Amino acid sequence: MEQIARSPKQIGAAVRRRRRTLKLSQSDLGAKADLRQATVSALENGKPGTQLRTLIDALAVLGLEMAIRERSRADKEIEDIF
Amino acid sequence: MEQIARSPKQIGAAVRRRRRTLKLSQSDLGAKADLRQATVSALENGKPGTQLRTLIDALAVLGLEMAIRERSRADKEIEDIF
DNA sequence: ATATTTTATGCTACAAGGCGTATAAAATTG
DNA sequence: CAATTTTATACGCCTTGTAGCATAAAATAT
Repeated sequence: MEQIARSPKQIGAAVRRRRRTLKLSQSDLGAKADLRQATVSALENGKPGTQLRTLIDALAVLGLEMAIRERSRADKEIEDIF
Repeated sequence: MEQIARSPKQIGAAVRRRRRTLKLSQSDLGAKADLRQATVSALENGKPGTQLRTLIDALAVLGLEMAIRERSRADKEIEDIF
């Protein structure tokens, strides 16, 4: 499964989904990624101020990676809804 | 073209590459994304503290999107080098 | 080589992140 | 329902991001 993430909320959702698939609590993830449980919570809830470092560390622990690419044509024609 | 980005530096490189393809200066991008030229510079240079908001805003202006997915098998066997 | 454009860096000010710690609220389990 | 686990929030502290503004350094163009 691959999730397109164009907003902090979508990023957070992807992280949460994966964490749950792995049956980890926020504390578990935090321990492995060297982040507080509260920080994991903030990330998953889509706080826009979350730092790249935090995301990268969480992704690594979760066995996830990020890809950056052009938006697909169809996507370009529809404005993101915020 | 799709770039895997597992570190702030790789993220920054993807942003810079795309910006140059579009023949925009950091100031141009900054103006469109509502970011200072200095902030764009920091993002492209891989400052880990850069906020998700900053990345998201830049990607949107550049017509890029982020995808989050499992690391491919081959990738898992090789530790990232930092 | 010189002028112009672009990028990196510095200043101050303010806002916010993430830390430790702790607790309240919510969800899950028995 | 009660006990347990998980998640969201809060306080104080220190660090850091981003803002506006400005300039130095580097790269590109003439």
